[in-house]
Amino acid sequence: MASITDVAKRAGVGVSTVSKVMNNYSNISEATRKRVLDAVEELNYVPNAVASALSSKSSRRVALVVFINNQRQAIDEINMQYLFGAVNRAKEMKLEVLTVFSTELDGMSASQISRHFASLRIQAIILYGLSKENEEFHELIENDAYPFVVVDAPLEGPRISYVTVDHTKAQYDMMIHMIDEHNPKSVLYLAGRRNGYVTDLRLQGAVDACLERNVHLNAHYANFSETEAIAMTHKHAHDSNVIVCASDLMAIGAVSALKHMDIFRPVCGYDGITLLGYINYRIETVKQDFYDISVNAINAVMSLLEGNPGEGIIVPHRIIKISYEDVIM
Amino acid sequence: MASITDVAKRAGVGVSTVSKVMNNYSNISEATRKRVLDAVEELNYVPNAVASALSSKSSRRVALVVFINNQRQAIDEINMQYLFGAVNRAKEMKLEVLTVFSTELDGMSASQISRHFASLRIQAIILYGLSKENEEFHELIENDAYPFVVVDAPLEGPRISYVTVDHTKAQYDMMIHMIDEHNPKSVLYLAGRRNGYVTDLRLQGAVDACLERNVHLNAHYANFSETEAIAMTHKHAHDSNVIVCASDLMAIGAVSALKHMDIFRPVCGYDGITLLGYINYRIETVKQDFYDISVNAINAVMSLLEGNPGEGIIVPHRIIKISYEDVIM
DNA sequence: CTGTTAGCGCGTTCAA
DNA sequence: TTGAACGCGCTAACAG
Repeated sequence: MASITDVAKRAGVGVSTVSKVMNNYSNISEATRKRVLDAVEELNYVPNAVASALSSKSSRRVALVVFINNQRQAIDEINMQYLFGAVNRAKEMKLEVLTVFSTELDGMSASQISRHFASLRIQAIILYGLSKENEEFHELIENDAYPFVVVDAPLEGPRISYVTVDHTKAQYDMMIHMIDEHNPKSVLYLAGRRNGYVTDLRLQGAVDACLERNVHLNAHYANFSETEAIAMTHKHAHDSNVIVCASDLMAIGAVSALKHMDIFRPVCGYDGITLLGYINYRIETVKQDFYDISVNAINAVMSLLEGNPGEGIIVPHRIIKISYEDVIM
Repeated sequence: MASITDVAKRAGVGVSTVSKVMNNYSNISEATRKRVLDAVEELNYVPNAVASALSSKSSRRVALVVFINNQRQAIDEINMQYLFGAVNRAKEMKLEVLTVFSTELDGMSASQISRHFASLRIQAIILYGLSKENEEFHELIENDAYPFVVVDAPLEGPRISYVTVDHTKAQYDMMIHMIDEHNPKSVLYLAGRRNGYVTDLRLQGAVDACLERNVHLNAHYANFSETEAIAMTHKHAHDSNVIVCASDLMAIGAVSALKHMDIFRPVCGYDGITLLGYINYRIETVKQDFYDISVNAINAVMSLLEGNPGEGIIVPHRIIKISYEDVIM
């Protein structure tokens, strides 16, 4: 395995010249540049990223922390799309990505986590699905331990950016759409987890819309859980004309309950996951582009790494219907 | 950020002594060991993994290459479980894991891929979903470019291990089960991709069982595609008493077609994905534990890294029924 | 525009 | 049982 020294010798130049060529420094004559490149070619040289990281003190490594609260999240398409988007974009940006599931970090204190990442020479951290209750990471954020990019939580600061869809607007749009289409007297809203970032934002959108259209809103937390959505639906669907859910999984639960109750109610979800196409029920949803969100998260990391201040990035959403025909393509 | 030198000074010893303590060398007196550990504690020292990798020439980094042939695979739970298992086990083994989706590598030659990983100082590669057609990786395997662990392809050698369920046996078991339960004259078997590793193995199991029970086997490739499974079912279901599929997705397609045709046939799948619980059809499947498979893949990597010869690891499977009630828990 | 040199933090001889 | 010194491969002054 050829090293930079070998290339330097072969090209008859100094190592720093080779380094400059490899890193696209401008002040290199075309002549020597070519000689170096030739030597690189002949020796099949490839820079040692590890050595580079050590020397430059810039590892270009970023951790993707995926919060998993239940087995279900360990299999879902949302996190997969997050990973896919981040990995692909990171490759383009020549960043190295370390995938971390929150379960690995269970039981560690903030400082242990910090040291863990320090040991790995992580330069920035992206948080997917951070909840308000996670004290360790909030402590790290407080301490400005790393540059952070948070997905779906409006945390902003000098070294912290966020990327999210406008959940309030999205839920508002969805709710208005349902109200205008079905003209309900009362709508059952199944919210997420009490005091959760996106839960609150979406709930706000639901409230706004119902206030504006003057329809009664019956809102309950169902913890993003299919099971709880089933229970809530059994309990409240009779008194509601429409069911609006803060996640597709809850919507699926609601539909399941409705079928069991043998009554019909218009239902809508939130997220736009493939699974929605399988349940054989007319249902619309807020489509989030998780891949794109993650691409933006990587972009935000790059920006932070370049010394720019944190910013908030809003990714567009759409209201769509997912059908089986779409899904099987 | 304290370095090994700081610790050495603080403890009043040489750096190499610190190094030895950190790496659990035996020839260190308890006294100095303790002094070092105290210094480590006081300074909050954490070893620099990057420097360690450079110095020792052992990065402990392994690449997880996930082959993606269609958008669908980029969202599915199988790959997510693979990643989850690998990441968790790698953490325990103090390995660092680099997630790579095959799409990133598209268009690269074998040597480019090799150099890419060389640059990243990857020491071993795990392949998920390798197909026989992938020339680049087969070339790398031929050239013994890296230690490899292949999931679901029976490739074995001095520096290549595999881990898989016994697909032939599993499909055989499933087929026998269906035959004995439903007593079909003729069974429709929807196989995967022509000339694929697992496709051939499973097909063999199906053939063996039908031969043994003396039932007619009508086998067709459906490319692991829901759409093609639908087409095949429309075409052949009328002439068959039972439909056995080499994947759950194809089984779901078959069920969808059957509903559309308004006829009933016993159907079984293969994989054991959650989605199966949503289709409201009595259906059994071969359950693979993808998480466990991946854990074993990491174990196999460790073994290879320690210089042991490649080996084949068989992970157990089960025949189960996935119901909605199981899924929503 | 180019080459020399001094680290980066750690593992690893090899003397002591 | 310990520590000084060298080197891993590269980047970043600095000098020319």
